[in-house]
Amino acid sequence: MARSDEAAAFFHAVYSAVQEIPHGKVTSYGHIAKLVGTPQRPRQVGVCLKHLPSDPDARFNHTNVPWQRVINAKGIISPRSQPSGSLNQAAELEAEGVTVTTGALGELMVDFAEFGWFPNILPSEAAQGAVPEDDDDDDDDSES
DNA sequence: AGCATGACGGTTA
DNA sequence: TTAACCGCCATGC
Repeated sequence: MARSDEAAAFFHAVYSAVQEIPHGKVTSYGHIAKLVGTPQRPRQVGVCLKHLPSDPDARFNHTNVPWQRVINAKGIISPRSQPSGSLNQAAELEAEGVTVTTGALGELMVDFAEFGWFPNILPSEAAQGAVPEDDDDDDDDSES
């Protein structure tokens, strides 16, 4: 099995997982990594989004994949090479009703307690590991 | 061919 | 408590 295929599968899994993020909610790279079954590679998740195709004809692209709903575990929009990108991401999130606050150093923060989306691992993953204990989840989407 | 980088996260000092 | 280090691996040079 070629690694290329595995890499492609990884990209596919990541994009699919990101699409599961509800409108107006955000999650972290690490959580996506867990969802796809590779909790040790949150970095690669970022790579996937970085290379997310803009081609509207592609199966996954900026239009059908809510890449903006993915931030780092600190609840901050990961600053990348192009500052405009992070600012754009913040704008996109606010457009969905997500409140983004700016720190003293200009870091764009999102309150996980308010907009965080951290569901349990996908059934397919749970079936393999059969986790005996379930971590507490507080997905309280009690807003209309 | 190989080396440096990076949209991260957890662990160690 | 905060700061630094390591792992992970696709992409870019």
